[in-house]
Amino acid sequence: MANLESIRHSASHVLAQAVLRIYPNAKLGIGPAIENGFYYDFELPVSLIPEDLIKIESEMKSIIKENLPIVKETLSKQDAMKRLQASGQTFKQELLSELPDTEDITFFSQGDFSDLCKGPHVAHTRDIKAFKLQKISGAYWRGKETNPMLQRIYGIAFETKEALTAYLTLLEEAEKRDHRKLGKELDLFSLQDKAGAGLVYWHPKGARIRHIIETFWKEEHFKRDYELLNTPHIGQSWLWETSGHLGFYNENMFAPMKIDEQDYYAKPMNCPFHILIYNSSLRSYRDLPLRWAELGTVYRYERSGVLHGLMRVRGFTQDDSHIICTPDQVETEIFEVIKFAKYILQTMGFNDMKYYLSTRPKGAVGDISRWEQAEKALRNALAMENIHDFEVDEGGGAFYGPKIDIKIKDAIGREWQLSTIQFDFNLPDRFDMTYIGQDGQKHRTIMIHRALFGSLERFFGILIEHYAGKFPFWLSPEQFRILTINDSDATTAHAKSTLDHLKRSGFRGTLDDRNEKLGLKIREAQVQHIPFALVIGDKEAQANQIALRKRGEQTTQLLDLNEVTQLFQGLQTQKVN
RNA sequence: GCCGAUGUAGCUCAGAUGGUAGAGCAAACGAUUCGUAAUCGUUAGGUCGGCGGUUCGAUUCCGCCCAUCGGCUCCA
Repeated sequence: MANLESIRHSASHVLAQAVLRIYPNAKLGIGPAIENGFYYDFELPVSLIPEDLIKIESEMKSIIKENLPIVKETLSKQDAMKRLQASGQTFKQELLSELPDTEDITFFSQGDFSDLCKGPHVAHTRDIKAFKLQKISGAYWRGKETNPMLQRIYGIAFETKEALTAYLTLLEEAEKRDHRKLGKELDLFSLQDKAGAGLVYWHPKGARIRHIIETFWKEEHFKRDYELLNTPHIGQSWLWETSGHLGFYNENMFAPMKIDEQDYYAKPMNCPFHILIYNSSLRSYRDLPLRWAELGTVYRYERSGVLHGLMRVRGFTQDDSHIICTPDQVETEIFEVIKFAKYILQTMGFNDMKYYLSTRPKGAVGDISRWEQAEKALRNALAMENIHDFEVDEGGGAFYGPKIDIKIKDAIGREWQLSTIQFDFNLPDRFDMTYIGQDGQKHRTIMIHRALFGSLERFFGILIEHYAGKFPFWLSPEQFRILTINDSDATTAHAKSTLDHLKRSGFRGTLDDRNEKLGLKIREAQVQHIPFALVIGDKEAQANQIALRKRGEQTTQLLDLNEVTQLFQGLQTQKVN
């Protein structure tokens, strides 16, 4: 049985073969199997347009139909080079020249096509049963901006037609939940293209959800002995020189503004400000740990081409926190943060989490023993929370310290990184953060950066897509809508008193008493994904009841106001739907 | 930033080989008083992303810019 990676890899070869048949002068870049499919990079005399994909795809289909055997050849490096020179494949020559001289060089061929490749591949082209070309894009040769840009063709490939269809359905589903689309439809947020790219405007409904999230976040922090900070949005250049950001983070910072002859920078991070508060008085070991959190809005310059809805923006609010502690407090602090993150994420509706430990990279600051201790603390904290299946990214840590990242899976199985817990061996040194220990001496403080959501904007985007706009009751900006059937005095009075009562009980809702048909009102409530429609007409008014229709359901339930209030109360406090 | 595509009414979109544009929904007004996903009619609404050029005339052709989309790259 051909494995999926071979299928995808072979599909990329078939793609290259098809392109060469159509454009014999094409130069090949690389063509690997990737998640869900494959791509191949080409240098072509013309710019491909989407319609070209159809042509290339049908050429691929005929290659598959020809059922060419895919054969492996082993050549010496010298012979391989000769072959690549003969075919004029300069990019391949470059790849080959970097392979060790001793190695046997393998080529894979099918029919008139032959490619430098280490394999593996399927045996015959007909083993590629289900594929589809997806899109064209530019891609730098070997990912380097100074290199020429090649044209990349992406495709997807699966073992069976069914699997391919299933994947396409998933893509459709993802498109339906796209937060940019839902953000508009549900009037949650906007990006104002004339007022600046990558800057988010939260509309009333989005801002309401954000308020609920923030309130919850703050309350949970207070429960865990955090204190909140508020710090400025701009700071003088010496701060960023001291922190080092002007050196190593400069390209992500907005240009400075001059105020009274001084350069001020919009903050790309909150840490230096928190450190200033820490350093504003002498700290004793008795004061530690300090857990300081801030919903801090930062500004980072992102290149225009990478901006993406709420997921990648230029101004965003981090749910930032710095834990400042002594070395022997580290382990429990991290353990507590992991528990905290887990609780918060689960409450927001994410139950599938994965943990990643990133260790010391090359060129890291701080001595190795500190790193080792820190990594041990991270491992121990994970173990304390009974997390043993975490992945280790060796050398994947930031240069200033190791970290734990938490990724969640959303409702359609996509992974997103949210929480991060990072040691910082850099800033405490640079800002000379100390505390007075039991011995009366100054000691270097430990600083841990930590975010649970990462950025509120991005988290909101993920949340919208996770719920496809159908937010659970406690998060819904409009939890109920009262729909009147007619405008009789009895109906109106009952509707108004119901609204009044529910609002005074702490629920969010509106009254739709427009002169419209019930069908329309129901439809609009459904389209807006309002959790409950409360229908009131003369019958209900007379019986002092409410016909309650739950989002997504076609049936109604007759309840009295008390029962509705209780139902809402339960959903609200349990934070489930 | 780079490659490619796109930008027309609040939204979704149509349209003219250069003679200043249309639909549906939404809106306003009027009629309808209605029982669980769209009642009917009327009206209004646009410097056709921005700036410049060619032209008698540009939303249409050309250039530059801005933004969006798909990638590349980046995420110390």
